[in-house]
Amino acid sequence: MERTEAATAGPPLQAIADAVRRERTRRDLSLGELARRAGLSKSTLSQLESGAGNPSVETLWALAVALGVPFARLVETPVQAVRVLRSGESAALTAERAPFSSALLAACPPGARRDLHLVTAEPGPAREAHAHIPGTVEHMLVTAGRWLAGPDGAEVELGPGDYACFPADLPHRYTALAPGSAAMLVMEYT
Amino acid sequence: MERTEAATAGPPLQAIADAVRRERTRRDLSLGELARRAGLSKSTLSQLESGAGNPSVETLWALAVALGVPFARLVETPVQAVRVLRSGESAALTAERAPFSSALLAACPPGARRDLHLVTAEPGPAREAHAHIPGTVEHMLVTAGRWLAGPDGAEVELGPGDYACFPADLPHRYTALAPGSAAMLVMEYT
DNA sequence: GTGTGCTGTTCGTCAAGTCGAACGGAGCGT
DNA sequence: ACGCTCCGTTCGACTTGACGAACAGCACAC
Repeated sequence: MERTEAATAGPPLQAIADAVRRERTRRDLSLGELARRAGLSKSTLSQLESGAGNPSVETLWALAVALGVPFARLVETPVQAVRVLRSGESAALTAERAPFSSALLAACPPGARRDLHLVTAEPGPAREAHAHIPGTVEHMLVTAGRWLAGPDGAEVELGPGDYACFPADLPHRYTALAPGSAAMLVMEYT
Repeated sequence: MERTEAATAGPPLQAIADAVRRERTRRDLSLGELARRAGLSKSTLSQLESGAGNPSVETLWALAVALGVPFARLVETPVQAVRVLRSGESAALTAERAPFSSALLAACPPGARRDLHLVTAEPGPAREAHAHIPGTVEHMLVTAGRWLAGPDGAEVELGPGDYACFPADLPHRYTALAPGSAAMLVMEYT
């Protein structure tokens, strides 16, 4: 998820624009009033909300303060679907001095916790997992066997070395497709 | 949390500066190299890391992409022996309804962050890692091959499915003992 | 009708962020 | 001593964001 966000081509200026306008209208504030409270000019805020421009940190911060929302909320990108990194694909991400390579799979979001689990399963009925609390994300790195895992309707098949992460605040499931299937499961919640 | 952040007087430019430099040095990247990857000039990055300036969203975003961290991490204010769990030992820890089992490897300590890395290596010289900042702990789950890893003088040999964690605020090293060795590395720091 | 108060937009001007180049310094092989 | 490469900083020039004012549109009162 983080990687997806970080790997996005450019900063979501339109998303920021929408977020600001959404938070503003939710509070029934006029553009001018918000600009006054944030100590900005109306023109600056107008351009920002129209999606044009590239605000500075100070400008965005002032808006976050005036709106009473955490800074990060203005730069959030919508949660998206399952992300899969096949075994071997990661080499393209980073390269260090041979014979070693390391790739950052997923940086820890601020305020999040990550519990490390080891799961094993034999072929049979899927393990049905309820929806966890909002914001929960699960990371799965397969060590052995084959798995079919993911949110209901968006399961992906994973083999040894494959990595996937997906939102866990929706119903999801795990199915072992081969005997002795094992995986590391990282439960991330905020 | 939100309130505290939002109520802060001004944008923590110095905190941003420190965060960028911290994430950069954590990756052993030079200022120029990071600037190149982010598509920025060295001067811009230099001023940013010195605390002077007020970067635009595009600039900070480019840095977040190049560093592989979520955008929000750049704008926030801010030890023990080796433990090994051999493949298969974990089943004894917890048992759920067959054919499924799950074991909590390591719960996330309060305030800690965990970054997920995927490391691969071929047999050859060991990767020497410097001592990280105090409190750093590394978790390693082998997915393929064989590894010799751990703090200097206390390395352990690990095979597929094996898990180990050890303090990383001391010099430590990783050596691949078999071709195509791979592992998930969880960097935990506070 | 005209006046007032608000909405959000689009101008020109100025300040500030960003860039490229040149700088001094450290490390290393010759 | 050199030459070379990389480090990170400082300089001037260019680009761009932020400001203030004037703008059109709308609603309501008189």
